[in-house]
Amino acid sequence: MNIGTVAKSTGVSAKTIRYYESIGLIPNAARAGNGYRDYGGNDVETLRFIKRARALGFSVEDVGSLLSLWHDKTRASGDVKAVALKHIEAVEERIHELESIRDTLKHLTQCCQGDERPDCPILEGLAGLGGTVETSKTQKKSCCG
Amino acid sequence: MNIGTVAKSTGVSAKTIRYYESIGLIPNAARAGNGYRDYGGNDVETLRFIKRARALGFSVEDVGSLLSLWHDKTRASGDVKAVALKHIEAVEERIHELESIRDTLKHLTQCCQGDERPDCPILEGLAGLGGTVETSKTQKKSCCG
DNA sequence: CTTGACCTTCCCTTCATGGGAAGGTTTATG
DNA sequence: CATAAACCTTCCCATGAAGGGAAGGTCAAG
Repeated sequence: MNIGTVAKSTGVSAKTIRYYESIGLIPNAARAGNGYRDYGGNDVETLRFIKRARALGFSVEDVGSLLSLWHDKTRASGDVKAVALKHIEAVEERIHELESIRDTLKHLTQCCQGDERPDCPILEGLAGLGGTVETSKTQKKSCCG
Repeated sequence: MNIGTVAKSTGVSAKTIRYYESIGLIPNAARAGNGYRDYGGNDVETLRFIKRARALGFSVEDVGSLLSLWHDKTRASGDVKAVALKHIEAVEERIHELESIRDTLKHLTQCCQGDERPDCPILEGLAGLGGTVETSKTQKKSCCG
């Protein structure tokens, strides 16, 4: 199978497949007589695995660990679970950060008339006047009360 | 004021201040006789504005727009609000993505014993067996029922 | 035999910084 | 006064995870 075929059947672009090979995430592909990379069914499975793990937000480095565990038939499932749990923690932390940002932004925009006049609590908030824009651990003061 | 002083009083590193200057986000700094950048109070205010906007997740490009509006005393507050609302939308979309990822990960990890045995629903899920790892718009099938 | 669709390697771009080298300046100390 | 530490300058390189595109080789169809 040529790289383009694999790209189509895995959803991983040819460019990205070559990139994964270059950083050692996947082994060097076999080569056909013409120098083209030549893939088999296992390669497609591996790339689908990678694709799913990346879609779940695992870093390429973590995907490497997961791939090793996947190939290691004597692995302990606890090792896999540890990687996943750590990632869940990171995802949840990021969610909280974004929620805090969203709340602050919503507060500022609700205070803003949004008309043709120049008075703008959003800019005032960013400039540090009449309230705080801190996104965590700090109480938000009213900017329009 | 030297760049180091400004860095300390704004929380923006000297490196980053120079970067902002190089991309035109802030104007070229005045120079003292020795060639050092020389800053005044307005520069500190501007950098604090930038710092707050970045903390709210605005891209540097958006921060540029916000700075222009901030300096434009005849701006319409609606223009500012539009930038903010668009950003809120992006933030909310990202939150939903991450929540979906988190839910899928939690589901997989709850199915995994996490002991010394090799059987692992997490890896099976990533490999595409017995369930789906899709993170949106697709129903999740049970992987351990 | 030519056209177009592949494939190859190679280098540049993104985004928002950080690291560190090589060299000039200023300040504090012995 | 000499020297060392702590600044500052510009310059290029690295990050993560790819994408863009050039220059050139290969292959299948018409």
